[in-house]
Amino acid sequence: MSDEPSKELYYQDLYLGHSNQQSTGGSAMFCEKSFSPFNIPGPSASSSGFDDPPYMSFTECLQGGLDYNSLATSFGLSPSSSEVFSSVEGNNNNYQKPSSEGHGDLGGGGSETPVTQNSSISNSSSSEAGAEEEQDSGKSKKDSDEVKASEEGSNNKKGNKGRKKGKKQQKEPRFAFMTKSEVDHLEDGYRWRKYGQKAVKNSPYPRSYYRCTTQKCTVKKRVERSYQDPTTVITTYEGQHNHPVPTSLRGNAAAMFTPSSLLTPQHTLPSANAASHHHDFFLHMPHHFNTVAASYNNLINTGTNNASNSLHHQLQQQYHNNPHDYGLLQDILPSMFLKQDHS
DNA sequence: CGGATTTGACCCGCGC
DNA sequence: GCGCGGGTCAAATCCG
Repeated sequence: MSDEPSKELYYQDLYLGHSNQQSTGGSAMFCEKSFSPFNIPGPSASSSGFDDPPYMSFTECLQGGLDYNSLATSFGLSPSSSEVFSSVEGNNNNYQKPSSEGHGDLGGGGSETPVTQNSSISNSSSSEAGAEEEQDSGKSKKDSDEVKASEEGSNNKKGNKGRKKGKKQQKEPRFAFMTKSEVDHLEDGYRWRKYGQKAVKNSPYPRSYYRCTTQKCTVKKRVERSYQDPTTVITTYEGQHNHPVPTSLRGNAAAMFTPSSLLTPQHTLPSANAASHHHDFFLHMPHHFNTVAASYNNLINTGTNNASNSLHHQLQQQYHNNPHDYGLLQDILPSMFLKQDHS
């Protein structure tokens, strides 16, 4: 059963939903641009006012905001294709709340979700109130904490963790996806600091909480392993990066897609597992989706305009034995490069 | 020694 | 009101 996992493209089922507690009714969509990594025709989850927006990369989504519904749709998740649950504020008819967990429960999707090759993106654009407020609240949470502490004298050792009282936090848009991976924390191009870990109810696997280490960046991410399918890792991003992707990070997953590595694959990559197998890396792409996008951003930023061609070429070669995978990859990559053409 | 991780305590929202 | 579970904090610890 566990043999040749490399044959699968590791998207899993996906659900889209909002974890917001209350809809303010305001349709202050988080982003003005809709994410269109692929050109997917068909029913769009976001039939709202987004027409022909510029393409944006996955990372941009995280950075600059995006219409998560569009994103989901763009991922090839037609509502009919298994586990797509999408909802918009005040329109959650499609949103099936995953049994108990607020996000990414494998069981979600209604009874025995067969693990197929479907993308797995969970979107909870619980934003509404707007990202800015949120980002502030993230920070002000602590600020108010300190203020409060200083005001009240902060006697309790930990008692004054001044969380926002009576105020709903957690308004950041969320974006979750499931991937098959042996490692919990997937390199995605950003640097994260773990700030907590909790046991997950009904699951032997803990959930880890990470925060982007970049100053003033309030993006968080949760990583947990599905208890139903221990090979599946559920990653949930919350918030948007307000900074560029760190180019050279330790594991330098990002570097894997830098022009140099793309153009000269024979130059070995420092990264251990992925480096040894480009094939593996690409197959694990969903794991590194952020990385791909991040690196793609690097391509753009560095102005390497023919990197895309090279990449396509390489991919074709890499995947000529595996048309299916390549096809899926094509779905992912090309439109990312469209933007490059654009600029 | 500085930064990252671990881990127990605390806060908060929610359901009963 | 209470208990539970999720999320966060921060001191302690680990590690390069």
